[in-house]
Amino acid sequence: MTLEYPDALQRRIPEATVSRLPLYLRSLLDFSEREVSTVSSEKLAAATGVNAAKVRKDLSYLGSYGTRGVGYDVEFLVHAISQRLGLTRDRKAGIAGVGNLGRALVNYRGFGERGFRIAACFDSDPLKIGTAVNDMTVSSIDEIEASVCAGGITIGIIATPAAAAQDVADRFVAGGVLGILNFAPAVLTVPPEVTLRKVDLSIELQILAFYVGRDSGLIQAAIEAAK
Amino acid sequence: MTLEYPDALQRRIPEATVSRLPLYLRSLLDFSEREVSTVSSEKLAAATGVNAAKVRKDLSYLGSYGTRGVGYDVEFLVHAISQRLGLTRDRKAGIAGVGNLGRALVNYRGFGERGFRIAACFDSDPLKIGTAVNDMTVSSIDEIEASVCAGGITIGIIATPAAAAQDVADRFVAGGVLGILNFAPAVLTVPPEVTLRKVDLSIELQILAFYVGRDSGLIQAAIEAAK
DNA sequence: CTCTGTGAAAATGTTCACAGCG
DNA sequence: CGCTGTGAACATTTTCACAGAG
Repeated sequence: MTLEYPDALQRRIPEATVSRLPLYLRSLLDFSEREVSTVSSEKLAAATGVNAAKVRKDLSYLGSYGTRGVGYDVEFLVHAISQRLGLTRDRKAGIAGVGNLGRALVNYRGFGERGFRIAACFDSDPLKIGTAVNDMTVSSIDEIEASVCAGGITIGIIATPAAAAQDVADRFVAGGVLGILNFAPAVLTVPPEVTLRKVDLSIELQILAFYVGRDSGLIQAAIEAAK
Repeated sequence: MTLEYPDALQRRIPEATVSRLPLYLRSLLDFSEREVSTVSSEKLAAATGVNAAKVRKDLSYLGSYGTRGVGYDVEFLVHAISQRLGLTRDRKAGIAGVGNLGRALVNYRGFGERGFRIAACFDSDPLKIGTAVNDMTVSSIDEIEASVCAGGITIGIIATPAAAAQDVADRFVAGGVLGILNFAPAVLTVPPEVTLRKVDLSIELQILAFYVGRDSGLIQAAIEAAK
């Protein structure tokens, strides 16, 4: 499925680890701002809500960058993680759909600050096209292909209703994006060379409902059993 | 860590399965709307982007509800999954922070339609307090405890800036919520009886960046190797 | 003596492959 | 026959526990 990486170049980082690196990065940036120069795996664990052994194993995939008896150098780690996540080069993203969610994403501090720049936004609503969002002019959905291609946009963000999502994805792909982040509650099909991730807000709430329901059931059961 | 569930009551459903149930549910609702009465694991797999063996194993945790040679009854499964996710009782949620993201969540079709009702919203900005969002009046953050308690709200959604998130969480907990869904980029502490889930928009983008970066590197390497 | 780095064990999750029901 | 349900094989992830560097 995946091509083999030339082994000398860099060790393969497990998926589970990759998904935690941004978490560590954020905490490390906090430490850095508070002028903390060194952290132990224990401290980083406390700050991120991950356990210490996992932190050490995760960081070990980046290389042996810690000092025994001391911990990790904050600045060094910030750099190493940013590097590995590919946040050092600055990436342009385009966003389709400037409803509430789209606007929330455009204004999201976290995006702009970490090597991402929202360089274009698109909508199908004639009333929105031509208006400004965060000092960007909203373009028509039809212009995605040309705009992505001409503007060197490598990432497409989809924040449209589900019905429009596949069309938008096809346009992003035609324009040549390398990755798509999909917020629409729809299953998309893209060619294998394009990386696709999805975030589904209502699914998260439903998962929460399961655990909430179960736990209150559990408590009921426990009360019952205690009688 | 977790209490043992009385075995007769219901089989324990693995976490990975729970996180896919809402996905199946959505597809099943689509089938239902299109008046499809029966689906095979293969069909459901295609519609959700999960593989068929996984679909069958997941559904088997709910019970043996399929018919061999035929498939699963759509309506029956919809009911069974809704039941297990605890979506049959109607739940009230409160939302703190009515910036762009908060408003996007309030208006999110997916929330209202599946047994959730956003029953209250809160903000700290005096300019927003008293205004209406989706025919709800925005209340002050200070009123969370009382409002949650009096209104029977069981779920708190946090869409505030990171700095306010822990305070809001404490208030939700004091008011008696059973679960919290956190969109703020902050690590929260809540008592163990409160279920906590988080969604971090910028982290998803960073994870995407990793795979995008790696794959374009891969392509480079492949070109190199082919020479 | 502290804290990393890591093998090895345990737990969790995924895929295979096929027996057997309808 | 077609398609579910599920043991058993395989893969990934987490946790443990400790040797050894500083």
